[in-house]
Amino acid sequence: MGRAVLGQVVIIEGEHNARRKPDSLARLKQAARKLFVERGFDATRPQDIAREAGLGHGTFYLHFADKRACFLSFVQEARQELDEQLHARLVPGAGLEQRITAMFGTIAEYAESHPGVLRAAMTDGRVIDAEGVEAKSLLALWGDDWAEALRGPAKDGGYDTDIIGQAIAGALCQAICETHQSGRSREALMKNLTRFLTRALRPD
Amino acid sequence: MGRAVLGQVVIIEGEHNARRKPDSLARLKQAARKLFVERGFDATRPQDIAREAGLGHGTFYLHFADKRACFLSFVQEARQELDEQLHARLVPGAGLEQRITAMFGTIAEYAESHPGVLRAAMTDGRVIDAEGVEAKSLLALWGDDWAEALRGPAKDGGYDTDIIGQAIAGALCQAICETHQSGRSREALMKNLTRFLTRALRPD
Amino acid sequence: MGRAVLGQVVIIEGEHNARRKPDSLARLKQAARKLFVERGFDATRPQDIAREAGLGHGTFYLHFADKRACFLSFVQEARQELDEQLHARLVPGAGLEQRITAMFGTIAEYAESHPGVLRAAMTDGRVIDAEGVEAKSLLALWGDDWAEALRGPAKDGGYDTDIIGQAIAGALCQAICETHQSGRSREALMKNLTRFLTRALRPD
Amino acid sequence: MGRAVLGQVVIIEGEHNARRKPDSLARLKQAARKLFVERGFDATRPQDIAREAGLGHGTFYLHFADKRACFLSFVQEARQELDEQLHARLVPGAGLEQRITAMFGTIAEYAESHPGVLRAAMTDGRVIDAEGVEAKSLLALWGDDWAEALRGPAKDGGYDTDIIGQAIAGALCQAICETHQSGRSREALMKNLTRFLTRALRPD
DNA sequence: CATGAATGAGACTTCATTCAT
DNA sequence: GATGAATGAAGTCTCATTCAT
Repeated sequence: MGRAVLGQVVIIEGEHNARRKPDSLARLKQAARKLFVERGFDATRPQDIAREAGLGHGTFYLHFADKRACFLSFVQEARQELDEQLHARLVPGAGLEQRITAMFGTIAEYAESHPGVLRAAMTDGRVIDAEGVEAKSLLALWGDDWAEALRGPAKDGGYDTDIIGQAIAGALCQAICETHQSGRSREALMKNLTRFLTRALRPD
Repeated sequence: MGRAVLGQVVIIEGEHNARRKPDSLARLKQAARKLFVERGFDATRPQDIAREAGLGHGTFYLHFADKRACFLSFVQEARQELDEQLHARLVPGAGLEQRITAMFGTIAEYAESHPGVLRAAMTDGRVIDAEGVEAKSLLALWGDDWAEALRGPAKDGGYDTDIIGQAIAGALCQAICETHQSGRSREALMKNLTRFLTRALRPD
Repeated sequence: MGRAVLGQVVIIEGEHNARRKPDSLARLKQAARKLFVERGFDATRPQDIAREAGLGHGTFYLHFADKRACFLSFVQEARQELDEQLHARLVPGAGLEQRITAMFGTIAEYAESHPGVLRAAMTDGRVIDAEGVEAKSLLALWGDDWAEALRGPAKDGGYDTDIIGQAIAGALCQAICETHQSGRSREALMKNLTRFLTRALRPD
Repeated sequence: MGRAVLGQVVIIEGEHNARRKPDSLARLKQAARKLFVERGFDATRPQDIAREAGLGHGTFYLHFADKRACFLSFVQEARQELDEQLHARLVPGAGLEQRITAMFGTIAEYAESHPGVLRAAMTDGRVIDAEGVEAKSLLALWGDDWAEALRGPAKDGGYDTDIIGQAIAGALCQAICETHQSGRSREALMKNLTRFLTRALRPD
């Protein structure tokens, strides 16, 4: 036929087409996490995320309204992951020291397996404020968690739990992040911090 | 003729020396601090700083090589201010609790009189890395200070001072910054943190 | 169900292949040439080139790393065009006068059909130096070509061919460019220059 | 004395004060020439010229209306210098070869003692066009001079002197400028060019 | 005359986002 | 859904020029 000259016949495999990208969203999220962690919010372009994911840049906007939404998604996911790990390890009737040890283990583990995520998620929080969402940084939210944890079961040691909750969150975040960079072992980290917190929180 | 006079006596006033604008650099620094604190590094344009200082945008570049240099200057100045206040209050022969109390008072005071400066100076540190300068964030440097302080006089309580130094810095920064926003009194803040740290650091 | 179909036949039109804009690079190059010729390197802004090409300014940077790269591309293209025309006309076994005549014809023709390109490409060469590329101006390179041409077949008339090569290139460029502006005919130009060179180069 | 605290007594030498700047214009011109030659028009800032001259930048505008005026002054001065040297050497009744030799010697001498001036003055001519002044480049004007020289005394060899005048100017400029850079001796340069032109211009 | 701090138009370039295919 | 060429607002920084001293 005449169109044999001008046209080509291409057979597209069913698999190829129907299921080749089962997960472009997932790949974008993973790429976003990697880059936000490595470079921070401002130095990461949607285009970079898409390329890292092996997708065209336009695809980014099929899955996220904009760059901020993508970052928010990253932060929330990180928070949720951590929360889940924390709750999974929570032993209801435990004493204070045990609770602290458990939380630590979880957090340190997380920090180790996702290096930099904590810091990234925590420090860039301000970016999101524009729309009124996420006014509190992830770190502050986490401080609230600690405050809550302190209020509950054990005596609160006479502390204002809001203040001490933030202090603990700050202490952990900073110690974990910096320690990770300086190559100290997780065991040393945990031993020191556990001891530190245990002493600080036990009743006189 | 007049020009036959070969020598002239000129009295230069001590004050003197033509100064059209008393302090454009000082005004820029002040404006920069205000905006970096309010908006962070990325959301502050050199132009905004200049306008805030009541100057043309070109003037900015008369005093700073670029935006990063301006931020660096801001951070260093904040750090130096705090350092000076800390050293002024340092009582050599004091016990641990007294030392902690003194450091706290100073820091809390500083945080109160310069709201947001601490956080701003601390979180945006990464920005500067490009040229290899300021690889450590201000917060990390401050953690090193605490580590040093712990090593010295008192027993270090069996801690790895590097780890605990970072923890303390993180605790203070986070507690102070968040507390400031939530409207808690400085007294409560100080009382709680002092107690917290004192307990954590005292020997068993 | 429909999706059970594993193979699809897709006819791709010969023309096809999604081409929103047939040739934005080509249009940019053409626009750049026009403006560099009319205004020179410094007076031409990337934005102007893009507008001349009917494109947004961002598009410019899709095709050139920066303004200098664009200029370099223009110069190289002009040089290549001329080279190709020169080589196409080269008659291997010809005598000196014939060779000169052939080169002239080509150059004069080129200068006439691309008015100003020669001069522009030649005089702004310095701009590019920054990166060490293109240290020699186009005119100087062309002088080298002439030197080479003189060395080969005919006697070199006892000349230092490097010097005389540059002299010829300069003579042609200047005569052609100025003559073009003063409205003299190409025939007159060619007749005069050929005679001039032929006399200068023939053996005593 | 009391005023020793607040004041300083400075003795300004008569020479220092009265005649120290006999010539800020001259110094500016010299500095401008140096920088225009080294960097070209666009890469030279009035500020640079003033600093090179050891003067404040404001002083520049006491002597030149703007940067273009300064460049124009440079070009005109260079041209005039060369003209003067040419006329000083001109021997009225000489034959063609002698005339050529004389002009060359002058030009080559000038180029050697003012390296780069020729090229700079010639290539940046376009800059000035804006006001309608100096539409012709210095090189073209010089080509006119040669045309004039050819028309007069000797036979013009049947040439269109306008064309050949430009060609000679271009040949000389290019050969001199490039040769200077490649470290060839002035003698070789002169010998070659004189021979070249003499042959080209002698009658058959 | 001389100065240099100050100015702001405008240059170059980036990047979040759109949209025709 | 997927793509990537195209866009232009906006950012950083330069530089010719002015003017109070």
